[in-house]
Amino acid sequence: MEIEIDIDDPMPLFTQLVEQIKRAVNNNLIKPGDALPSIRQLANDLEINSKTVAKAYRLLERDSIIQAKGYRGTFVHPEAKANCDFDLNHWLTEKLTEAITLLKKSGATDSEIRIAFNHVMNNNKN
Amino acid sequence: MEIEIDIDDPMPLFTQLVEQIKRAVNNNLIKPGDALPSIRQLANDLEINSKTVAKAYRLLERDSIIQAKGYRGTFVHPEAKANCDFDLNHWLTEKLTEAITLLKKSGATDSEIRIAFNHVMNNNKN
DNA sequence: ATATGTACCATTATTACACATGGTACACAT
DNA sequence: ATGTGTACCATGTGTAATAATGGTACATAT
Repeated sequence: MEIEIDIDDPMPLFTQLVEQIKRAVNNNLIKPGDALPSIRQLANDLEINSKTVAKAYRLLERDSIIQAKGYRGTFVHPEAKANCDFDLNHWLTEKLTEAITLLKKSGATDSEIRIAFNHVMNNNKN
Repeated sequence: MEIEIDIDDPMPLFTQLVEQIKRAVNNNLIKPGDALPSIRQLANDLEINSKTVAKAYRLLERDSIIQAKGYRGTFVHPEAKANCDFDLNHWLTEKLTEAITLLKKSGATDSEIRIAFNHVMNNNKN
């Protein structure tokens, strides 16, 4: 599995990582049970910060593409390929489009919608 | 009708204007059909920019609290008092809370929700 | 000892937006 | 001419969030 990072790419580094690992799963370059390089190892190879790699791994694990097994390392999730089909961001966009379309029909300004949105996001913080 | 603006108040100037005019309607200080000071006039009295006053008037007209009649000036809307009861911002907050609660249940990060939100808001721009 | 994932603390640069400001101009009717 | 609402152009300032960086520390098991 070869991973390449393009610093000039406007896409965030952690997103590039997520995308490439997902692609590798889809193309059978890595299969369920295969071990992934450790966070520090991969960060060292790509010459980027380990926190950036950790962020990508965290997202991939949440989506059940990979599985972190503590000190034993990280592995491809048994149902990784099936879970790759579900694009959370696409789903988020769909749901938000529905909601925002409704709000705009009421005559709400973009500013008002943004402000109300930020208000909700900030108040639900523990 | 007396309107006062507090520059030290963190609340935006145009919001202060909207709130005070709504309050004046609710307290019967101004009644349907009454004329409001012109945008330039009020801006001059309060020593603020006319665009700020225009923004407040625009929002009030959208919510049918006032009615702009072109060269004749601006007047209190016939059903101003009833329309004061409906708080658009409160309604926006409710709807967005529903939507965001659903998204968070899916495990989406605050960052991901914000990014998807901005994506939707920017794509609907003409 | 070494290496694993993970959880905190923090700073920096960039980006985007809200807010308010100023100027200019138009169509309209008194 | 004057004043009405309205629509563009534009700028500056402050705030807030993302993205990425760095350091430190912990429990785990080899």
